Amino acid sequence: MDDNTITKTRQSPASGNLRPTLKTIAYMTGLGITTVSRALKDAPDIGAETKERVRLVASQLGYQPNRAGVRLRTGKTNVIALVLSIDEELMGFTSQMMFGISEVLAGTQYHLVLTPHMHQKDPMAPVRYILDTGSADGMIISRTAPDDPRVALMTERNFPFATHGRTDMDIVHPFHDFDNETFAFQAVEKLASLGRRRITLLAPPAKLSYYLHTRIGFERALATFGATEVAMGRITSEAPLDEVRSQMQMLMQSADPPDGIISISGSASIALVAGLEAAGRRLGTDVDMVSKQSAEFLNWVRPEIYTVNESVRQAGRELAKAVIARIDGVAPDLLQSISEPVWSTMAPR
Amino acid sequence: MDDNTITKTRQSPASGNLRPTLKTIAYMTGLGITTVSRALKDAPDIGAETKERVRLVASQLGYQPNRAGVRLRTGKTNVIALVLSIDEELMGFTSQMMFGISEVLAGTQYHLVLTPHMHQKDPMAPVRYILDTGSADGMIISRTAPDDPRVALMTERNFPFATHGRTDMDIVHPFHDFDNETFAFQAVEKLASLGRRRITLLAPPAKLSYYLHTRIGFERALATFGATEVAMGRITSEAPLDEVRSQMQMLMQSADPPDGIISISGSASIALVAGLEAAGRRLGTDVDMVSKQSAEFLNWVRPEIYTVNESVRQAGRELAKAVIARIDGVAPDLLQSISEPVWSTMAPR
DNA sequence: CATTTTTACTGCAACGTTTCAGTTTTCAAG
DNA sequence: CTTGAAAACTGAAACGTTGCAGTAAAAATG
Repeated sequence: MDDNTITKTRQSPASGNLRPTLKTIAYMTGLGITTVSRALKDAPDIGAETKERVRLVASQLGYQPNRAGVRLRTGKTNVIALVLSIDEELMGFTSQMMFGISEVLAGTQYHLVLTPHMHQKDPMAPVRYILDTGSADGMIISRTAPDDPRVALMTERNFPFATHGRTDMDIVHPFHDFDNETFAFQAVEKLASLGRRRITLLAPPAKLSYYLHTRIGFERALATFGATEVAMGRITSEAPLDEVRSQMQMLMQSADPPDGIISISGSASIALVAGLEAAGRRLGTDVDMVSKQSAEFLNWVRPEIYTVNESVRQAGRELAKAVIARIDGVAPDLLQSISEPVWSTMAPR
Repeated sequence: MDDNTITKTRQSPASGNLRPTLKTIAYMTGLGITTVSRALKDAPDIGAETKERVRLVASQLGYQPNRAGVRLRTGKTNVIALVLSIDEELMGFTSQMMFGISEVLAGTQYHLVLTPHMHQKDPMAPVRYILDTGSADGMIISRTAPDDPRVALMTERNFPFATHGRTDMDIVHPFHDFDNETFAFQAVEKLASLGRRRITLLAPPAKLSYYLHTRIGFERALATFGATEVAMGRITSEAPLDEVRSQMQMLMQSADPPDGIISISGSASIALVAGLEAAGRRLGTDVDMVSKQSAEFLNWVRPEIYTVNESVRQAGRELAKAVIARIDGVAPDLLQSISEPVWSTMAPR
């Protein structure tokens, strides 16, 4: 019927301004599709001259492999999933981490897919989804718990991942963490050096790993510097800011108020200051405060808050590098890193 | 050679715990792959009983269409791309927007892919990439300019998108914007009501659309309330915070300092306060301040800053709904929305 | 010069989906 | 009882890629 007698693969690809495919290059070079594919991968059984020619044509056409084709054929998605709790700390924490990840992925073939979820709901759901649908080659998770079922599941399924924060499990896995133990220790040390001995700590939610590290550093420092803890009460660093404020106010108005405050969260610190001012106390006079922050804005708040910066952006970079390395088969124990606290130099007054 | 005589499509799918495909369902129901495909799409030429059976088996197996298969065949990516400048405002702005978008996408088949770029570099690059590689079905862009080449390009290529911020072009396109004109007007009004008449404005970068709206509202209000502008100088709301601080300090120490300050950015406001305090002035006494913010933290800063909340999360929701509607063919003029300023009630002291 | 080996290239099939162009069966109409 | 049409289902082909199992020509070996 059809008077076209040339073989299928040598047919001229559809005209128009469609994306070039291997077929296009094959047609233009007079080679087979397979040859082109292998030439672009620098396979050993393709002639040097041919490779050169193929590469030239490919770059002229601006050829880029069709992701769906590759994915369907090989199962490789070229996607890294970032699983986030939708209630993640607001003050730029999440976006900084994203940008850090993006910086690294920009130099690779990987795209970044965001998979947020409510953290009241089952935090396993997005992980299961990604595993079951194979929709990513690797995953980055945050809000790691000491015994984290997500880590167990991904390890069991041999799925590459990296966690923001350590676990307390027997599983060796890639992570990046901030040294909250040292932060807490140094925070107490700082307050002690200012003559403060009655210290309260606004700690993370107890179920998260970094709660433990924070507490350990805090308690070790209390012992070291002969300070005592003034209990913060039921509030964590993730409580609504008005609860943080009123709790702080109550604490300062109690019979036995602290003279030193440590905050693990920059945004909560704002509310803590509001609370102590509401109780008629002043920073630098009645009480001093040390806070961790992931943006720089506390540096501009007066009276002075002593701050330590956690570079979440750097964390993002490390995590991205770790997952990619893991995908490439690097052993998990080589992909663990901890960043040390960096004290801010005060902004000029 | 092969003694297997049943037809190809009726072969038992590979064993093991692989994902079910149409083939799996076809095998289990004894139907053809085509029938299963059409049954799941509720096509008119499939019997009601058959559809029921297919749906049952599919849900039993937890069948989910393979995205790569669909994408390769139909060209539909089921991806929405969020194009961000890597220097986007830090204070939670970006993550809030993402979460808003995610909320909407969670109820759909769409995944969210993040495509950040340096904004010093060609902001067209990521847009071109997405258009050329067809890596998304729709796009959301921010930092819209009055004459934005990205909008022109996407419109020309008939690619669905929504912008955060309006343009000043002849092109009708989906957008969501905050009413910065009304904000600026009301900010002056508020300051005027406090007896302030010498007002300075920390405005957005001049190349962005919302600079214009802000200026228009500001100038209209100056005329209405008989106030005058004290020029802020070369600083914009995106300047490094220490430059914002020192510029504010200079301004307050000049011969002719303002008694009212309007800030378009929450994070810059912190630095503005630091600057005016460095100059020995106090908020509420020498000067009053109105600021827009996209997180709630300014509510906790003392002395009091009058604040307007821009819900970036809501913006994200609107934008996501708009792109999806656009993909579904809804006319662009029906997909434009503007949100009005909401003044914060002061947090209790 | 006949044989083997190496080099360079190649079709075909498959990944999972949807579209096209049927085919078979059932049923109503004449 | 034939014809036609409607209803229900179907295989083949294609999207772009890669792995497999080749083949043909050139070079090395005896």
